[in-house]
Amino acid sequence: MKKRLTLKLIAKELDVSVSTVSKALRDSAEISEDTRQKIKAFAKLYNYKPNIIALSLKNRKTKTIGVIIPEIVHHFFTTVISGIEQAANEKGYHVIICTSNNSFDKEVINMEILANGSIDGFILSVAKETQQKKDYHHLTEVIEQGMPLVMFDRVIDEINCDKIIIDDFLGAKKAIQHLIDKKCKKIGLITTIDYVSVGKLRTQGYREALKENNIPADEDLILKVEDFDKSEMEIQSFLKDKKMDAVFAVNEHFAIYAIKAFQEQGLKVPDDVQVIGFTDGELSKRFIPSLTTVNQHGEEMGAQAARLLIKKLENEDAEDEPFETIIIETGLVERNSTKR
Amino acid sequence: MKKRLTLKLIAKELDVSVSTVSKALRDSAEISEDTRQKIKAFAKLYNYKPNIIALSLKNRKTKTIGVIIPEIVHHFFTTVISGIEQAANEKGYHVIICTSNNSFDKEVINMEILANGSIDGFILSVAKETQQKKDYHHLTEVIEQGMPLVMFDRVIDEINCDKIIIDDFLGAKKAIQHLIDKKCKKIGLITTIDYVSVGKLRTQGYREALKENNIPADEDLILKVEDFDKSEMEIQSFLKDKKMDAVFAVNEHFAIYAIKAFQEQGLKVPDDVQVIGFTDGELSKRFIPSLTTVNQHGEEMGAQAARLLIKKLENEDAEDEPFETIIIETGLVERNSTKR
DNA sequence: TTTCAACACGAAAACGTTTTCGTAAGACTA
DNA sequence: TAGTCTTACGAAAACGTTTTCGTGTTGAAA
Repeated sequence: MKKRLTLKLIAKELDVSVSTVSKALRDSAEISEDTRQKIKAFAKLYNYKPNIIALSLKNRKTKTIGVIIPEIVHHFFTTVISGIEQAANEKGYHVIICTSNNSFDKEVINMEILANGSIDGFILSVAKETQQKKDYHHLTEVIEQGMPLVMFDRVIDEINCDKIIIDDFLGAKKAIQHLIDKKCKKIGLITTIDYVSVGKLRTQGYREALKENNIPADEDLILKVEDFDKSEMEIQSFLKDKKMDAVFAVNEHFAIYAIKAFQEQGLKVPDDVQVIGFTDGELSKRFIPSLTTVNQHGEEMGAQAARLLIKKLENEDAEDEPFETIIIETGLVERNSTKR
Repeated sequence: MKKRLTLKLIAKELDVSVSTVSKALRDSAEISEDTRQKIKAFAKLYNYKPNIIALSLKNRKTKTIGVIIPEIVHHFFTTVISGIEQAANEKGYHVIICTSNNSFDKEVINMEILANGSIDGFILSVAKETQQKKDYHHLTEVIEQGMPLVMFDRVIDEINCDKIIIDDFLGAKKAIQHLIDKKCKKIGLITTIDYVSVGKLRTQGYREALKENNIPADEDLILKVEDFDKSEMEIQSFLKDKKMDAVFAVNEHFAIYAIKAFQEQGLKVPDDVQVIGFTDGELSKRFIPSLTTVNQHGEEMGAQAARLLIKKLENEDAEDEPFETIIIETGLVERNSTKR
């Protein structure tokens, strides 16, 4: 490894002091025009760049954001990261990403490592295991230490910090309203049984939309999938002889299995029956027919998270300000599984 | 921000010198058992963690790997990252990820920032724009500076560094051989026209497999898609009245459009015609029928890249060692678009 | 009693910056 | 001529570590 150019080397080479070099490069008025020119020319010629680590140590800030997500091979999370990166870069920050692999231990370790000076603040979506364990000591520790923390998507109510979430309830409601606007009368729901915050809220949105339109909810049209691995079978048999004109599914996969089942019955999507999914991924875009979905706006979520965090980081008085919870509105992406 | 515990604070508190504290915590024999115990107990009680930035400055290594990829919302790249992270963490490294968004400028800027002390070495897949521009000054600069660089997937032949690539030629050949083993006689190819390194090599693999099996290549069975946006149409009309019993497509999307076209002709996949794609993504897994594909083994690619880089970082003599190019073998993932 | 290890610890330098403060030289004022 | 102000720069501290080297105190050997 060749040694990098430092202030000290420049100083020696030009026979001035380190302080002079530093000041010259930062255009201090203390330095005469002559010397300043000379030093700057030299620095430019040999492509001097200040050492970021030294600056971080000196300034006690790293201009780096730590992001911890449950998994990276996952469309939604990558869109969030993408948003974080853009917003962070705009403000001159960069981003360290760690995955917890949905493991509590790895989440704790990653946070500890990053908290030891590598970053100025956290953006986090907690691991499933953490949700189950309900052990949040690593989160409270970081907060007590005074390091800002923004949680997104999978947030924890008990933890007092800034949060960015989407409105699952409203998202589902909008989807159903859209179907109703398309003259659908019998709208099915395919949801999950245990995904509390997700399935439950989305189901509530479904019911609310029906209610507002004076359509009685028909429990026969609601399927709560018990076993994810057998979801295709469950959906297939559920959809048999049900005579619905639309289905809302709480994720991409259920939506696709529904379409498949309809097609096997000889029904055409969207002509005979329309389908809307939740979570807008690659699958929704490319499936044939492509899927109308509720978009979670991951990028915006990430961008907002980053901006909120940076606001806290750069605003000295921010410590006293109350924590915010920003709700990102969902959007409906119309594609070919619903009528135009 | 509360201030973190430092050696200096411990020293003051316990009325010893900073050096004593440091040595005690590192179990130096210079320190008496008594003081050592006392210091360690204190440190543990107040949860002392050494400041990583200070260590980085002192040791002039950060134990951090910089990764630059063209896009993060992309299944293949996320699998690579996943592999990098795992391998890196095993060796006590962590990972900073930046995306170039396929922009030359952003690639250059990101590299410059990271090279200024934040990281010990690079793992990189270049932006499309960089490939077009053929401007590699940022790569050579980093290398000259003595910072190790490992390129993966989209590598640049002219740059002299370690590389990890997959064997597109062999991957395609294996796919075709698989179809031939399944008694296919008339195998179509859907490829791209301009993707040099990718489409070309895979096409060569196709031809080679046919040749080895003494099947004459029929140019009528080869489609070079001209316009990605109109690929569905092109594929549809190409497949009309072609009477093939199998198709190999150089990516997921072409494969899916092919299946769709066959189905519209009333043909069944895989009973009447079998299909294999390249690049194993979410789409391949979830499409109905699920797609048999050539797997690029992104995780292994990432893991190998990380291991290779770390080897260079930790081996002092490594500078003299010649650069390696590791070829990751592709695998065939059998699913429902081919016969069992 | 002197000499000399061994022991246990502290001072200081180093990593690469920035910034505060001090000061020599010259210019200006009275 | 003496005093004061600029100007232009350097010394040193600081960020938090690690490590080398120096040194005062023991205890034991001579």
